[in-house]
Amino acid sequence: MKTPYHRIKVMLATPLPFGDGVLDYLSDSPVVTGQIVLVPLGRRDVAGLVLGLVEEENRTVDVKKLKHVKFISGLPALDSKMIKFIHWVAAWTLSPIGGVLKMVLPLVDALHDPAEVLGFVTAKNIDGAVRMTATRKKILDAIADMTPNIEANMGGRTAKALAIHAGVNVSTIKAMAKAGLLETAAIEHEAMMPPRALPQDSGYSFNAEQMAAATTLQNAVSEGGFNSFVLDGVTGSGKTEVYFDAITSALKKHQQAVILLPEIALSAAIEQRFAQRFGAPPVVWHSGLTLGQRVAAFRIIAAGGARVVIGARSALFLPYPDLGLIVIDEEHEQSYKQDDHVPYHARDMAVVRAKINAIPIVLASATPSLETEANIDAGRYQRLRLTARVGAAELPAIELIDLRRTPPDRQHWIAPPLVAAIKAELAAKNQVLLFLNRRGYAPLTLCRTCGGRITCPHCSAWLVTHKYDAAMHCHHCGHRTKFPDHCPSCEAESSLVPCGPGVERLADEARRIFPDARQAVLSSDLMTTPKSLAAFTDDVTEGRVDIIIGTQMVAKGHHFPRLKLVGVVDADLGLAGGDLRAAENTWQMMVQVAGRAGRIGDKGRAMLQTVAPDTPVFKALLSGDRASFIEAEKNARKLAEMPPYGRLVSIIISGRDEGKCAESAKMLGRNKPQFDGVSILGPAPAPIPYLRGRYRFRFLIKTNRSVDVQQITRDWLKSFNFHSSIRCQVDVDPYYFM
DNA sequence: AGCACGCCGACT
DNA sequence: GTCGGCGTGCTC
Repeated sequence: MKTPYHRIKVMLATPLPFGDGVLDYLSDSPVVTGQIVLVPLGRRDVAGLVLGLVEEENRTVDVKKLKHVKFISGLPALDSKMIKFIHWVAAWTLSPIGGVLKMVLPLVDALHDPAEVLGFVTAKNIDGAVRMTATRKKILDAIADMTPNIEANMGGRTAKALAIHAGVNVSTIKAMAKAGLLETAAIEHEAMMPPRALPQDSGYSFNAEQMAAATTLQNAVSEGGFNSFVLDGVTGSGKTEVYFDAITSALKKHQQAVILLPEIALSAAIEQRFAQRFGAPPVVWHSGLTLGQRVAAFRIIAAGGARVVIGARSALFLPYPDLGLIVIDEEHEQSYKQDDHVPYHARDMAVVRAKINAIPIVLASATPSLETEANIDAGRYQRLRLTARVGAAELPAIELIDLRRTPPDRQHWIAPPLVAAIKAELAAKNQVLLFLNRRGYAPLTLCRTCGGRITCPHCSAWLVTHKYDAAMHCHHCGHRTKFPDHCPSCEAESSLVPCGPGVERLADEARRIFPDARQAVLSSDLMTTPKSLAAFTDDVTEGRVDIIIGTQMVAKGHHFPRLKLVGVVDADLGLAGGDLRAAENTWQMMVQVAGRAGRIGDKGRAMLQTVAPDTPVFKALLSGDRASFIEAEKNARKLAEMPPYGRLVSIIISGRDEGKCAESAKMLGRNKPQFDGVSILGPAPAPIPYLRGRYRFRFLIKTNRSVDVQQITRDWLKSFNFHSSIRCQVDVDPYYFM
């Protein structure tokens, strides 16, 4: 008799470096394409996606080797659009498809059946003699209130939820259960779903521009179909309220919407605004969630119970069953491009997902990226402009401080004109922000005796001195050591001199110059929990702080109504290093940080300290002429055939043995493909030649836009067999030149 | 990629 | 005497 099983193809959610990421399994019941299953691989279980039956001619693997899939419940199958998206991203990023699927199904734990959670319901048979108090009555009312199907007496609620709803103590519930008034019941899925966000029209009175933008977006969402919009509006122009209107339209269609944010730190503020508007908090997705929270969020999202998700870039890949709208807030942020296992740009991949799903996408920014500007020029994106600041606050006036003409004293970094301006603002009881995009106390530490610099043992990088934990940190690999009392190379005692400023040192200086001012420092080292961040924000908004000192963390999303003056301590910082996007990023960062000042009432000031005030980006900031600046940048990139007018792929060959690694890189270099419109630089030591204990060599493939750079890269690397100790990382459209 | 097995160096 | 470094081999 024939064995009643099906032989099926399953795509695994793990980046298998062999084959095409698809393995054969057995199933004893029929399966559906797109179905999510759990499969054994070696001695672990991984998530998998059913692709279909294995055809007769492809049954190459001995059936005795095949293992059985494990079925899971409560998660709908992925649709063909999602599968297409997964394939597309893998092909674009030149990554194993399993790595992409892992971003869609990031938690094996979430695929196991959730443990049954017991809650409470009113007991069916209540002994008439049981004492009924006002408190106990409140609980019974709460149950009636919170249970949709009270007649069926189904779907228990947790003791905690009931206690909160009824405004009584949890112990009351326990006592009631003991007395026989309540009994336990399994909590159903629906009851574990978050409260639903309801479509809600804006309570705001929009100006004509906002109204026009909101209407355009609402129509686009209602009608469906792919469409990309750029919501181009200055800080405080009401972008959020406008795209909330678009979300309303998605909710009306019973579709989901996802909002991506560049920083988790931003989410608290927007969550709050969202809850105010829609009457329910959004489901959030970011790396700060605990495992339990992630599992819960994932199941809710995959089951379609999350109407709106606010998340970090990784939220883009979650399996929303019926996505109706994608919003990318702060579209220009570089952090959307990061190297996880799969290096991808969330904004660009989001546009692809929108295209495949045939839904609109909104890219919001006060300073759209050059890539986005180029897409607007090419007619691919439609710009919606918001020019007026809500509440009539004006953008701050930008001034430059020439550090060559009015330098600060030795070992000081706040120049006299800025000191004077700060003094004036403090005297007027206004808040001041000092911005320095550099964590720690000092970026470099020298030995006075031997002249050596203290470097990381695992990287070619200086160790950054941090005072808050009296340690030296490597900002590349996370290596940490206690601040040494003698020089690690020459053993000289008390010979180490910290050089240059970080925010911590800047805070010291400010404390010395303005001893009476109350200060608060914001950097990712000091502000590690949402709670501490909230405390910081409260202190600032309620006026318990005079001087705010911070890294880029302060530049993002915060609203400081009392802030009048922003001082940028080192505006040149982002321009060093010859990055392709250096000028553009400096523009964005300066506009963003300057925008923190003067948000209500009268105009604020922003003072930028620089040694090169004649640099085009500073001249443009001074005159506020964004259009000319963008035009000049575009022309420079066009001339150099650099992105967005050319294409780049970076290939990094790394290994623990420098010689072997160099040899591998050289071998690869000997087989460089040669085509028209393609130039390949390298192998050369990578910008960080030694990182996390590995030596690194880099190739840079530069092509014009008409060339299929993925094809060329794939073909080149395909023929090459690297030794297992050598790693080869491919980055399509690199942003960080590490 | 994980994860195990397997073989050589410095410590509870 | 063990813990632990990473080389190498396999996963339907």
